[in-house]
This record gives sequence, C-alpha cells and structure tokens, in this order.
Amino acid sequence: MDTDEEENNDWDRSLESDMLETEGSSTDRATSKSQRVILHFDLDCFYAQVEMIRNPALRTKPLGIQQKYIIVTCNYVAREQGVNKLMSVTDAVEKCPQLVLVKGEDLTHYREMSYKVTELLMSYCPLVERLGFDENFMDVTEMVERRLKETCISDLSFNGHIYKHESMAVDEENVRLAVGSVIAAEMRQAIFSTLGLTGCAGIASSKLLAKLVSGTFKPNQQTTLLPYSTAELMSSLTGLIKVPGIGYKTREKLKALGLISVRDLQLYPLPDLVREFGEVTAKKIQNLSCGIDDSPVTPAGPPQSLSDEDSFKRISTLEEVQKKIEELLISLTERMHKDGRQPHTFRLTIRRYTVTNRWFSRESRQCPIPNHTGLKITCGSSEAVPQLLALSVKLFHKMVDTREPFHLTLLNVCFSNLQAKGSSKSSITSFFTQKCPTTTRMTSQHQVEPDICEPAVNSQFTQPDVLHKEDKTWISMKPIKHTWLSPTRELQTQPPFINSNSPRPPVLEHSQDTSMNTTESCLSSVPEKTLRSRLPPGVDPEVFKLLPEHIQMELISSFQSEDSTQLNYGPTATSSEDADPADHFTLAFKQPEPCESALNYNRNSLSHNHELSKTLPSTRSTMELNSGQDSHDIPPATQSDVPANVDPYVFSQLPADVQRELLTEWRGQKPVLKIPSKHSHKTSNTRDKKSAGKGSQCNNILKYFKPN
DNA sequence: AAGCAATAG
DNA sequence: GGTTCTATTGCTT
Repeated sequence: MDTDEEENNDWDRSLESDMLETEGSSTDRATSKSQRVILHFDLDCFYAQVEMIRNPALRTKPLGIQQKYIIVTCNYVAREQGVNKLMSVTDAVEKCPQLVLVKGEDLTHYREMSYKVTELLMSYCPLVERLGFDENFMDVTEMVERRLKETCISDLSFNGHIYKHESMAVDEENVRLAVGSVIAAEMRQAIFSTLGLTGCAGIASSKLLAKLVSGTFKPNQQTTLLPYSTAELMSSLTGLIKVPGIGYKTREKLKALGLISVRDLQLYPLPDLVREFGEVTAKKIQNLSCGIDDSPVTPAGPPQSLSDEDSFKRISTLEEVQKKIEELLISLTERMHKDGRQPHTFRLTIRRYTVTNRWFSRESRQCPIPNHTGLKITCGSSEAVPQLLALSVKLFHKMVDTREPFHLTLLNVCFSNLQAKGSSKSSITSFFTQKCPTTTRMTSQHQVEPDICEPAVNSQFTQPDVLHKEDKTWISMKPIKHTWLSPTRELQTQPPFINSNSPRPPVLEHSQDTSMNTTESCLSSVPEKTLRSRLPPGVDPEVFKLLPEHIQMELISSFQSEDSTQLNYGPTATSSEDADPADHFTLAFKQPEPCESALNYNRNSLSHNHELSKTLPSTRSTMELNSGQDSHDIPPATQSDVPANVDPYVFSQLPADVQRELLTEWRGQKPVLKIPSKHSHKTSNTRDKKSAGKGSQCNNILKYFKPN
C-alpha cells in the first residue's frame, strides 16, 4: 500500500476547517463533514457479461467462462443452478449439464471492455483507480462539493440502499454521502447505457469501506455506508482475510498470534503487533481492521506492464519452451504495438512443478531491451519476436540448467518500464515518461485543477465504442486534464452498442429491498482488562465503554500512535515533530485549526456540467426506480434545522427517534447560509513515482499529442 | 535495476 | 489457499 501520505493531514485539515467555517461553529471536530466521498464500482460477473454482450443469445442460458479446467466466473442463470466461481469444469457440468462454456483464456475482450469502463468513469472525474479488470474506485469529493453548491439540500435523497439503516432521511451529517449515492447511480446508469454492463456500487468515506459495502446487495444495486455503521460493517466480516489488504500470509501470521476475528485484531496491543510486522504494517492492518483507511484514490493511467502467460501440465524440453515463448511473444508484442509505448525491460517467468507448494514457485529473470528491438516492437516489425526470443533463451538458461531434467507448468513474458514512443532525453516526450519534477500527483491529497471536469474538446477517448486500431491509446490518454472529459454531447448521442446486432440492454430492475434491519445500539463489550491496557491514563474505561463502538475503535486506534497521543493529550505528551501521516483519524479528535479556505475557493466559475441527469437522458428513470423507499415521517434534516450550538456529530450519534424529535422542535428556526467551500492549491510533491508525467504541468505540451 | 513477496480480481 | 491470467506495490539486494 501507500507509504507516502505526508499530505493527507493537510488535506483533511483544510477540509475540516472549511467545514467549520461554513458551520460558523467554534469547537469540535465535526468529522463527518470533512470526509471524502469514495465510490467503489464492481461489475457483475464481468467476463460473463462481456460474453453475453458479444453473443446475446447466451443471456438466457447458464453460462460459464472457462480457463483451462476452471470456471472462473459464470452468469446468474448458472449461479441459480449451483455453479460458482472457481469451480472445476467437471463439478460445474455435473451440477448443471446444460451449462454453456465459453473459453476465457484470451483476455483481450475483457481487457478492452475493462478500460472502457475506467475511461467512462474518468470522463466524469479523473480520480479513478482500477482494481483488477472489473472494479474501480472513484474519489468524488470535489464533485460532491460542487453539486452541493448547486443543489438544494432539501431536494436531496439517497439513491439505493443504506447499510443497516431504515430511514432514507438526509440530514446534515450525510449530505455528502447522499450526493455520492446519486452520482454513483448516475455512473452506473452511464456504464449501462453506453456499455451495456451492470454492476454494484458502494458509497463511503474511504476505499476500504466503499469496497466492503458495495457487495451488500447484489447484483446491480448500490449501498451507502453511513459513518456510524462502520463498526457493524467491520464486525460483519467473517474472518480477517475478508479485510482487503489482509491476505493469506498475513492471516496465517495473525493466526499464530491467536488472532482470528476482526475484533481480535482491533483489540490486540499495537506494540505486540509492531514486533511481528513492523510499525508501518502493524498500524496499517490494525487500522484496516477498525475500518480506517486513508489511502488515496490513485488514478490508473495506462498499465505499467503488459504480460502474457500460459499454464500447462508439463513442458520439459528446450524446444517446447521456445515454441511456447514464441507464441506468447507474438501476442504480447502485438499488444505492445497497439499500446504504442516502447518497453525497456523484458522479464521471463517460469513456474516449476513441485509436489508440495505447486503454486508458490515462480521465478523470473529480467533484462533491459536493447533500443533497436524496443523500436521494432513499437513499430510492429516482425523482427522483434526472434530478437526477444533470443533474449528469452538467455534468461531461461539463467534459471534452468537444461542438462538436468526439468518440469515447468507455466511460462510468462512481460514488458515493463514502458515509455512513450520516440522518447529520448532530448525529446519533448521525455516530459511524459520520466519524472517531471513539477508535476503533482493526481490524488485526493493533491487536489486537481478546477477545470478538470469541464466539458471539453473532442477526443477519441470519449467515444468508448470506437476502437481505432491505430490509436496510440495511452499517449492520447495521458493528458488527463485535456482529454478526459465530462459527459458531452458526443457521449450522449453515442449509440449504446457497437454492434447493431446487440440488443438494447434490458431495463434496469432495482429490486430495492426496503426491509432493512433496525440498527441496534452499538455499545460494545470490550473486556475490561484489555481496555485498561490500551487506554491512556486519565481515560475512564467505564466512560469509554459507553461510547459507540465505532468511536471506541477510532479512539483505540488514535491512542496507539505516539503522535496521536500528542494530539489527544496535548503537546506535553510527546515531542514528536512528525505527525503520523497514516493516522488521519486522530485529527478528527483534535481541536480544529483556524480556517483559511474560503479565500481559496473561487473555482467553478466556468464549470457548468452540474446536473448529470440533464446530460444523460436515461438517468432519470434510474432515479425514479431507485426512490422506492421513502415516506419518512420527517423531511430530511438540513443544516438550518440544527441550531449552531448543537454539535452535528453528537447529534448524529443520538438514537434516530431522538434525532427526529429534536428536529421537529428545531424546524422553522433561523436558516443558516450554506456555502460549502474547499481548498485549492496543489501541494508541492515529494515522491511521485507512479504518475510521473501525468500531472497537470504537462498539459500544455501534451496537447500536441492529441489526435485531431 | 533486479528479483521476489504479497495482494488483488 | 492460491486452480487462471493477469496486474500492482513494496521490500531487499
């Protein structure tokens, strides 16, 4: 995960003070206002959907996508008949004899569709991060702020489900998430109407929580997590491995410490955890277990490596090896050629057969690609393959002594260190391929320029259904600011499907389940002894135990890092000068800084791409379908409903019925002007590996590369 | 820069 | 448990 998060605190702090300013209130953190709004999108059985779009006749049949002898995914018709992901083909056919099998080893179509989804999302907001082929994160914090200025809060309504929460009322604690839920619905609708794909979305304040909540209602539904339900969501996880970021190895190590459940890890003394994992990882995984994650949404951009691989029962001669590698190289170089960039590193990976641990043993050797062959790859010359094959054989011999018998079960070839075409030190393109010291990282910490989402110029990239074979795709992709657009007329008028033989997608059915559990009080039963060992002196465990569980978790987490101790107990506690960049939650508990942000906020003067529903004709129907769960006794709380001397955070912690009662009392009192603001200004970047060359500074130059 | 480990879908 | 075919990030040398 990310280690370079020095900027988080700045960001959080300034949003926090923004809030306080608009609130006009003096004290308290009012944390819920300062939170990011993160969306997570997860396409329903992605490979199967792609195949059903390619061949609509499959829609009514049980369909399984087969790679080798495995069903990697299947459609919902097949699932009804007991077929599951990662089932063996024999088991699946046994369960479902009519199962239609489609070979899925060639990922080309999936990859293409996958990037179309990412591109579509990026056309609305540049902060999109891919996770695999079928998931995307989006940081819509800024978009939400912008909309908040334009929309009347009383018109606001949540779209879709809310995690374990019965009321759909929008109060001032959750306006941003409500707007996020509307945006999520619009994005899902856009994905459906332009690409024909359905999927789920999660709306929350972090990647972790958005991802965890998005699968609550499947398929093709969305769920919002309100902050107070965080603890419940985390406790609902059936084991530590369900926490994203904790994988097999970590789970095993934790198991050795006696930690099995999420709660176990939440309550485990941090020093002991540090001993096992080191400070950074220890804090990270414990924070994760508490539902705390401040990792930024890091925009995807073009892939950093391209690889092709094949697995097989047995390869044991050099001739077979060469033949297989050549096969792989042919398709890989073709892909590389289409990409347009030039690879500078080549890697060969093998997996040897072993009786035990048949999976773990991957070995690789890599080497630089000589410029002359690199150029041949990019320009599509057929001479590239033999040259790379020669390289491969050399690398192979570094791993395998061919005088001895060997048994391989996998070969992989990979290009990395991808650089824009024609790049050389003197060339203009080196700006995009090598570190551009003045660029800022496009993450939520480094806020992007205000014009980034503005309706813009024509770009091939906004026309997701047109695939130009000759496009040097990633070159045109790089100038995010100029080519990743808001929805424009081109987009709306695109025919939704590429093939005329593809049917219009069926109407979205939103089987919104209105029966949600009522939330129980979340007073926790932390063992007294554990508690005492973890609470700083001066904190009464009895009082602590009375706090809502999620507050407890945040506090526990903040107690555990030295600098947050400082934040919570004053500057006398420690003298650390480096605030823990990873622990933004602790900031929620410290006194706010004076605000400075309204001054910074004069963007948007040009931005008028507000109502997505206006630019996307079909959005409205979704929203209507989704609004089935209303009829609250009370209209949603707005800021004007809550007196200034009432801490909205505290208010949000009150039982729903008490909230309701108070709201009715307060209604009709003095309206407070709501002018949400935010900070602008980019922080100067420190490290910037990933998005080097993608930053805003390059835009002037990048536009020269834009195809007309 | 190279190689591997861990994580993810 | 991880099967398949990718892809990313971080650690270590």
